[in-house]
Amino acid sequence: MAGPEKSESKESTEAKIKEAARRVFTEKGYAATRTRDIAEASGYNLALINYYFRSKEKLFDLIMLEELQLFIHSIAQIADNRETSLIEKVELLASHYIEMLIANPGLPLFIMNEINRDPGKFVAKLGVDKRKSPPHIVIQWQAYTGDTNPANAMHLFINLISMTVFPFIAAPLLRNRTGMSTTQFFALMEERKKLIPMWVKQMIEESAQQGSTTANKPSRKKERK
Amino acid sequence: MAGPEKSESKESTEAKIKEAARRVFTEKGYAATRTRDIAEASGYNLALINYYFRSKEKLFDLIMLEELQLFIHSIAQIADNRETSLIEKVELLASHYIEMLIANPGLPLFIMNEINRDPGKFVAKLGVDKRKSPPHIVIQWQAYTGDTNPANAMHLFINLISMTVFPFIAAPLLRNRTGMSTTQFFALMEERKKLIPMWVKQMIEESAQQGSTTANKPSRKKERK
DNA sequence: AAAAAATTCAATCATTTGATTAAATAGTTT
DNA sequence: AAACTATTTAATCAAATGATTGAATTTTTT
Repeated sequence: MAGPEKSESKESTEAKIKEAARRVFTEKGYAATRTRDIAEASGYNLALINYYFRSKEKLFDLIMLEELQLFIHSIAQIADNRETSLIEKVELLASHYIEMLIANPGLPLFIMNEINRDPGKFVAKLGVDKRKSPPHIVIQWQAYTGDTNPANAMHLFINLISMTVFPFIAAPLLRNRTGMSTTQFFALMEERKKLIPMWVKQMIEESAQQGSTTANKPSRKKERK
Repeated sequence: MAGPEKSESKESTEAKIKEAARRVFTEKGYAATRTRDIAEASGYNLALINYYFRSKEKLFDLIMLEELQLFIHSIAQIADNRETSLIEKVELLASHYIEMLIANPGLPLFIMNEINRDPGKFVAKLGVDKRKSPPHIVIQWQAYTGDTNPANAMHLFINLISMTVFPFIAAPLLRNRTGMSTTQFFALMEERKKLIPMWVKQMIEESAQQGSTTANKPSRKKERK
């Protein structure tokens, strides 16, 4: 028997299977993952995954929920904090989120993919969020720029998340086209912790100037052609 | 254009199956797609897909190659054009690419996902591109900003693509969190055709000022706060 | 230590799924 | 029309895969 290494506590096996499942699921997605892959990755017998978790799908849902939490909550946490300023939020979002993504590079693609596979399912899981009010960061954003059109705050928020998350989704393609190594890629992402807040601040400044063009405003910015 | 039907010539069936396969594959991905799904979507018998294309994988590779071309080539085409200015490139990239993405909203997630599933495979398919030189847009970028560090041009290019493509990848999540309809989402993306070039220009200007502190700066640029 | 409960595994089942086959049908050529 | 080729289908196969079973082993309780 290929006994890996026991000597852990009694729930060790269950935890190990779950951890192995997390690795395999996040790497290959639900459909491409076979229960046998999980068994092999965990070092335990196939039947164990059905013994501890009732089925492949139950196990997946468990993991998906946790990963979703990690992906969504860490944004919402910061974006909704009433104690921090707008600029602080932007800086925290970029640095904390990139930190988390460097630790879990495959997370965004996994999440986007599985949400796309069955949107309704995880909508429900996420605390249905019958929109009370927009996140605090959007309120602050609108107040700061003086732009009453909510779509514009939305655009800027989308930009922040896009610039932060997308590189991790496109990493394989990006690395291929540029010949970048994984290490180089991570270094580039590290740089963005400081760069992204800078870019976003520029956008906010610019937006603040334009958002108030209907009113009186010192236009010290140049016209574009 | 994009004539999906060639009237009723003899290759009609083959074309229809391929088109159905494209729909199913791009929606569900390779692993989650059953050949029976394709048969059903095309309205033909299961055996036909093996009659016209040798196997599920052959059919997939065929489609994947075309989608890759659509996704990559349309960028490269514009980014490498020696006739257009830097600003023109940015404007063309945003508008043409968003246009294409509105017509194929599922494309980015599909591409990223399948590249991630087997990076080596499609790397090869893409014309191995033993990097002669960086795309023309990057050259222009560096020249304009006077920034000799190639990583910085890379950052800005990443930002451009991120802001353009990511919203389409995150659309299901975004629509869920904001309660946006598909129509509203597309309208928001339409807006970005003009907004993204504006934001990118701001970044370039800013970068030009910072990057040129050590060198003499050629042309016009704007003063900032 | 004996009994009971929890854990683990090899073997097996039932269904799904990619692929093939052999026959039927439609289309073309002679 | 007969002969021939291309297209299409129903039926079936073989492998893969999620799940179960019953026995063996280990751990806990008495």
